[in-house]
Amino acid sequence: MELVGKEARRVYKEMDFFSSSSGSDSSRIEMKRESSEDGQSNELDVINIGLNLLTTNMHASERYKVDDNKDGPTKQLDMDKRSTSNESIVLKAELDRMNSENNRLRAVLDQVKHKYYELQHHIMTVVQHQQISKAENQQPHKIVDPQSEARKQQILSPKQVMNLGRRPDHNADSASHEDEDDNNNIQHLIANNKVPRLDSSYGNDDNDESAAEATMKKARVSVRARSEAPMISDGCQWRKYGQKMAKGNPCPRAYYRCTMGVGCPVRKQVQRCAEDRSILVTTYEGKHNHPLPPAAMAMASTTSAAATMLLSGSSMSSPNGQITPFHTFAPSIFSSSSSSCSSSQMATLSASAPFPTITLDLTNPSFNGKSSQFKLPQDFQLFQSTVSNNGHFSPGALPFNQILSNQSTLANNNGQFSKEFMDAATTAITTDPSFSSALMAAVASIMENKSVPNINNNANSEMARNMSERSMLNTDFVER
DNA sequence: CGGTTTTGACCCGCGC
DNA sequence: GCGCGGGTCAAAACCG
Repeated sequence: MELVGKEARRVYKEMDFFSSSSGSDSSRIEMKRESSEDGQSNELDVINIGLNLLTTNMHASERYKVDDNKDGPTKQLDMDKRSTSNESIVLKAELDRMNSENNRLRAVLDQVKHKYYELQHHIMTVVQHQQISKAENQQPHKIVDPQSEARKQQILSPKQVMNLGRRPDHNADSASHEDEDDNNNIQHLIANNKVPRLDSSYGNDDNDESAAEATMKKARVSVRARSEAPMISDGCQWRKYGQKMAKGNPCPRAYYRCTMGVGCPVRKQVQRCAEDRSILVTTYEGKHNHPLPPAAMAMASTTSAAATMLLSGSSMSSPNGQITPFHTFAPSIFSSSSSSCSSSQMATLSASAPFPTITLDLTNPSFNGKSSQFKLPQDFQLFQSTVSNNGHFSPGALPFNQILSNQSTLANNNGQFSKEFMDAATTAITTDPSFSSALMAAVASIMENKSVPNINNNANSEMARNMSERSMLNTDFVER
């Protein structure tokens, strides 16, 4: 929608330039009023205004055509009368046509919007029901004592799950193997539906929503990014409420609370990586209970989607019921161990954190602005060719994905991106104050099996250059 | 003056 | 039960 709006605004600009000579100012004034009333002007209205302008301009050009007659004075008079009559008929017909076209477009837009929200709602419901039925199959009775019940049913407690694959005497030498073990164990657990629920109230149908929220609050999404600034800008407002020295890290950990909404439960921790202090680790927890500005949407959607994915192994399942290992469709996305400062990974599931944590690693060299290679689109391509037909995709509006999903209509016959697409993508990227957020939104969409149109390699590299130029990580940091 | 940051105290869960 | 570590609270300090 946003992209449509931007495109509409661009068309409007062009038409505005064109119409400046024909003197149709009313629509322009209307447009300006619209924009000043609300920063997020209605895209539909923008399109309508654009169409109105187009109509006006067509009328003007028709008038110029008629004025081209250069006959004698009397003949000219007759011609003028006749042409005026013809002109009004033509204009009326044209106006009717444009109006009906306008209405039709409006209806289509409404329909698309409606279907989008309907689908989004449906998916959320399906995901929730999947989680519920799965847990009910595993745990027919409500667990009174999670730890003892887990032992009885050989279902692992969260801590146990987190400790799986971790040797008691782990040391530096075994780190890489340990990573493999973690990964295998997590995948094994998910494949066997043994990833436990974290809240004891789970399974109570009356309390699904609160249970989901409580679960969501436990899940964490960690973002690793190279930055010299004290905090990455994610579009939200935060208030620091504490700072502690964490064990095993000389750098203090700062605790922030979201202050955009009253009583918003979202919190985040910011800490530098002990091994590489240029890496800033930001860990998000919770779900916003208030509307978010566009700049904050990407990060919020990402963390929410990643947390949902983390807590439901179901999103990774294929239609035949088998579990697709994460690395099958995004080999560079999933590996394990967030504790190591490996820069070769993009996203990890932590097996050592006290809470289930998914780590999005943006310190990968292929994400470095200096690199000529941009790995993500290839992952999209791989992902698309592997799992695009399994029917899973995540709800939520992610700007980066909007660009990608609109690509099909903006690419030429060779599958290459048109200038319009690149402009739109560039605009979207530059207007988003947190590019890392958009990037992570894309990552999250991969992890949620989002269907993404195929992307041409040339376009990939072009896009990569565009993105690289704009710095892979957001450098618009908050000064405190 | 109101909002934010700092920082020591406190709480709580977990392992021994 | 005790100690440890992570997380939070809240009073004081700071800042625009």
